Amino acid sequence: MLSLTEENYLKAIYHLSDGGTKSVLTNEIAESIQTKPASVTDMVKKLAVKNLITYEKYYGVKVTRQGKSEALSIIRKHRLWETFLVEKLGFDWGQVHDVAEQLEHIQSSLLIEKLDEFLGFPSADPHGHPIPDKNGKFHVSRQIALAEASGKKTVMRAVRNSSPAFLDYLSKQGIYIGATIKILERMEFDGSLEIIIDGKKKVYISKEASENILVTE
Amino acid sequence: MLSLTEENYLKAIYHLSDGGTKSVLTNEIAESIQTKPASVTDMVKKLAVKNLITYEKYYGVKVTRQGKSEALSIIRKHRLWETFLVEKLGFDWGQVHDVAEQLEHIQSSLLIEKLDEFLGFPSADPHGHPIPDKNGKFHVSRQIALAEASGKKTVMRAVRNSSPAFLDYLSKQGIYIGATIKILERMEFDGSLEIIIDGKKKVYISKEASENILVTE
DNA sequence: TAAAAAGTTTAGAGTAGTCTAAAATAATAT
DNA sequence: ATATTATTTTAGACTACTCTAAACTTTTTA
Ligand SMILES: [Mn+2]
Ligand SMILES: [Mn+2]
Ligand SMILES: [Mn+2]
Ligand SMILES: [Mn+2]
Repeated sequence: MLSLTEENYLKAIYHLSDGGTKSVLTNEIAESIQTKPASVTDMVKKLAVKNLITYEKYYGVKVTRQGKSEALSIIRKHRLWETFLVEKLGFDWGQVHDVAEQLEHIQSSLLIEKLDEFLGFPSADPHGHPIPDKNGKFHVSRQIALAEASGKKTVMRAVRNSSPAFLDYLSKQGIYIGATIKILERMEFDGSLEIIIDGKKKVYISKEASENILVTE
Repeated sequence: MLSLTEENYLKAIYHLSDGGTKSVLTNEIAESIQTKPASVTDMVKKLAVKNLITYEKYYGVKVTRQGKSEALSIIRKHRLWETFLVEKLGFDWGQVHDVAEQLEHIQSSLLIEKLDEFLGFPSADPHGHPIPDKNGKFHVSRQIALAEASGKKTVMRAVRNSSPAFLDYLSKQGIYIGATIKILERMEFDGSLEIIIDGKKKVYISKEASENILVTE
């Protein structure tokens, strides 16, 4: 069984590795986990002994099959809890992450199975991020950034950045997961967009915002 | 803010002190928390510095007003989570304690307020144990052990012992919280009882069982 | 291709919590 | 009252995790 700290390192490494594809450097981990490189080196050795990652001195780490499976189980818990907080307890989508950071470490497979069922086996969390199933598989529809979308009607599916500030901004603009978004005009000057939400509300959003909104066409 | 370990010690001390009335000895704490007396001595000093208990060398500890309030907040969380697990997720009443031991340490007052509301502000957990309100107050009806009850009709309110084994035994006998229990006969020989549940089901229970069933008359 | 810069690891130390063994104190029995 | 026993505390050590500072390796620059 992994300690809370080991779980946090492994999850961070998994995310930085883009789902286990890229290898990850010591400083990136330190940065992402708010700790010092020296501490990372220590922990990385521990995780390597447990076969969750492979570690090559000075060249970073790679997530193993076993590590991927453990990481996905933590991510699954995190996203199920976020869904619970929003759907059942009425939290705002910008309030849930920090609480889920704690809840994801509760150890009880029965709890997670029952929670999943209670929530109706959701396939995405409140930010549109996919929830892996019990076996670590997720089925995701092809999503693209609104910035790359054509002028066709699209549906908002997820956020790429889930900072409270951005989520608040979206809420204020009336943009939410499931909303229909059509691009009316793309400004050549700065890449900002004029869009229409649900065929009703016209708003202007910056290029940066449009890069963090994921849609399906 | 208290560490998880500090919270566990404080809660154990509070329970051993009968709600802050009696003073508690080092060995009792060690026993209850499954640790060694030497470790208890260390921790007890830390809690005393934080004004949660008073500590007199060789004579044990007493819970302070502040300690009582902290302990009640942990107990409140524990019992709300147990209620959630049974009422919403369909856990069995004997399965919830260990998971609640973990959940009680999640730090978020918003979460607890929302959970309380989601559950409909319950006044007792699945074992009939009272849930203190936000201010640490509980309103309890006068309960007595079934062993001390007269032949009048009583209502099952709580268990005194909540070990999975006892809870399982009760479930098998058809005894549950809210059930009507009437004593038909008390055996002089061993103090065992013949009772009738909800006016329908006759069962025999031992004296020991009857001492762990709390009822109101 | 050698020097400088950037990144990483090692060494040594600190905190929180735990333990064993020995010393100290309190309670009990003669 | 004194000796024995039970309880508690202290001393010293160990694990998990963290840090700073110094040493080392890799990458970049000139
Ligand atoms: Mn999150
Ligand atoms: Mn976490
Ligand atoms: Mn419990
Ligand atoms: Mn606990």
